[in-house]
Amino acid sequence: MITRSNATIKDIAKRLGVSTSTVSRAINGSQDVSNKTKEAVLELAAQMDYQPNTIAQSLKNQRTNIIGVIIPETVNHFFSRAIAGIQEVASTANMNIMVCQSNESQMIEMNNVRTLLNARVDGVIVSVSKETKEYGHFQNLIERKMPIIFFDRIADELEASSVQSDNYDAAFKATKHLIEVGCKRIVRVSGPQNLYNCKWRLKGYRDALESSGMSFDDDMVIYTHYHATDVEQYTNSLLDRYQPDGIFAINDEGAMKMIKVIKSRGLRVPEDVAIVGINNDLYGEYIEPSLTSIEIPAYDMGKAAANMFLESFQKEDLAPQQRIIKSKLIKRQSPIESL
Amino acid sequence: MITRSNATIKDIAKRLGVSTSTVSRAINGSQDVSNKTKEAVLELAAQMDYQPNTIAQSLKNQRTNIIGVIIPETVNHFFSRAIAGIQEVASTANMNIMVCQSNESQMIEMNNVRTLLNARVDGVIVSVSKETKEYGHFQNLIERKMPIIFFDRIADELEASSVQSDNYDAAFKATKHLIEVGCKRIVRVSGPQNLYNCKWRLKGYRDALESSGMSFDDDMVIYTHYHATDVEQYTNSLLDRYQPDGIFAINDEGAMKMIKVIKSRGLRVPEDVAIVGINNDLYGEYIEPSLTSIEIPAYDMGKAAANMFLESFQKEDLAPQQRIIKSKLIKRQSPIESL
DNA sequence: TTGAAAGCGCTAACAC
DNA sequence: GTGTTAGCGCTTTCAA
Repeated sequence: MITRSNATIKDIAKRLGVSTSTVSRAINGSQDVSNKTKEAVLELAAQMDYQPNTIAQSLKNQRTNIIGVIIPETVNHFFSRAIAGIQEVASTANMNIMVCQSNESQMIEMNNVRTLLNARVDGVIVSVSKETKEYGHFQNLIERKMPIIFFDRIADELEASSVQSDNYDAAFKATKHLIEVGCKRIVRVSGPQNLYNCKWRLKGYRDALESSGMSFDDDMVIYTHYHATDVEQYTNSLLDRYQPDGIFAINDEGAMKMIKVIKSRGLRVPEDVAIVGINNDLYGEYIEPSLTSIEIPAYDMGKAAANMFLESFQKEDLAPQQRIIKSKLIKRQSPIESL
Repeated sequence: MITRSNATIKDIAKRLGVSTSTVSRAINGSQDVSNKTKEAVLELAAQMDYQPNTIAQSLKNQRTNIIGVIIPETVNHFFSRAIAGIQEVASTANMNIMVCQSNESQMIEMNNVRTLLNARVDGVIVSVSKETKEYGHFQNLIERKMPIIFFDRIADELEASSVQSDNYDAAFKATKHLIEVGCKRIVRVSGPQNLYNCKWRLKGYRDALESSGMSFDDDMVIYTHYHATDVEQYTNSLLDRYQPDGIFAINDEGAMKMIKVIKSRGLRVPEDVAIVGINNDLYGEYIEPSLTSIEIPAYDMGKAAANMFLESFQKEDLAPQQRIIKSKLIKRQSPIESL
């Protein structure tokens, strides 16, 4: 074992000739300690650089002040920003967070739950993996009355609190933008329909078309995965088949890859084909043409989820709540805007 | 308090009519338990879904199996990849990580240390904040004999283990590349010289120039901050003053911003001005022209740091080690490569 | 206002 | 092989 000097309550008690309970009370600001002893304890504690052992406190109090967080991957701007938001709120409540990533795997996600349970976290904030089809591991947490908040990737069949972005509205607005800018043949590149977000975005796209007197054509929808490696292939194929003049891409990364392919075929962006992405990634601003995109408020979603957590942690048996955070269409690609 | 059923060793002991120590031994695979009782315990444990209380274990064993990690910011591809690497190695050793971010602030960093100390982590892996000038908080950890590993942003005045990338070599190679490609007037955009990385990269740049018979001119070096908001200003000013035909940018983000400014002045990239970035960010590949960049092996650096940690955690009083991970120059911008 | 004592869940030295 | 006991550092009830 490694030597590490750490003053304990006992050390202080001994040096002051009082009992450990008195020291504990003094440190925790209890009323029934004389001012004199309180001062003495506090002074010595400061002098000895006493730090309460949170492990011992956790064991005693049956609460760790740790919020477990499960996300698909840290290496993703959206999720890392969300974590920053969670962190921010957690720290104001003197809580820490413990982050696990599922790598988009249901099995790892199940292990994550186990890990957090073993660490005795006070509750969890989760964004569900893409691969997850079965929610037993989360149901288990709910049955244990452990506070659980879903964000962005929610488990819609469970009775639990959640924070989402306004997928439908955002998709509606993005599609409307393409229409306003003059696009007649708008392709949607969508993710799998078992994902809640994708489903609602598709609805938004569809309704935007129809509300503008354009007809929805399922052939104009490409169903793919998020981290598609086949962007080049499907871009070429959709260009060949549908001659779109507008594309509502799956996300910014997809959009940028598509732009590259489109340009390589001698088409101009956005004059010949206009594109809207999702996420408002850092670099959308710097590329040429700059990319119009939907900014999903990851940070605010993280904060909202953490606040919701805090609330349901304090009040027992609170009914599940749903919260929707508004996203924002960032219009760029100036050549088109000037139309 | 929230109801949460969790079987304990005591519950198992009671149901089996044995003592808790026997159960503990059985579960921990001790030799001196009869096979019969061992089996019985294990079976009941599984049936009751017994999970050891890690808090209690930590308190008893004086070790938490948690590695503290302090990084400047999670919302940064480099660091989030490094965390992934640390995580990967940690999990093979059944350890967890607890991540704090300093937001590039020395004060927050000092709080981070305190937080991790309070959480009784078994040691820390650190990438120092840019703002940190004073290393007392880390020195404190070293004095407590707590394993501490620095990576990327190291504290070179402390006697501690560290993992770095080959800053000097990478800068040398990058500059050489610009020279080989025909650049005669190469500007270096550098960070503050109190940062170890920046210092060595500048050396590499300098030596590359001089080894090619070109002279180093400090006027051709722009000293700036990382997240410079003044890229437009300094790019314009350096373009006016030095008419460079090559730029070794501070990082990819800076490079992309510069490209935008350069193009807006009617200059071509890379024909008129060639650029090399650092980091090999995701989008360097998609922009036009694609960006040549140095790929810093964040993931491997994280793994190396975690392995180093594990080693120094196991062997007490191990002498500090230094490890350098090779980076890689990713050549893109094909127009120039064909010169 | 203070102290004694029990206990959170676990491990380990010691005894049998 | 198994049980008893003590203790990790803290909080809290109860009694004084």
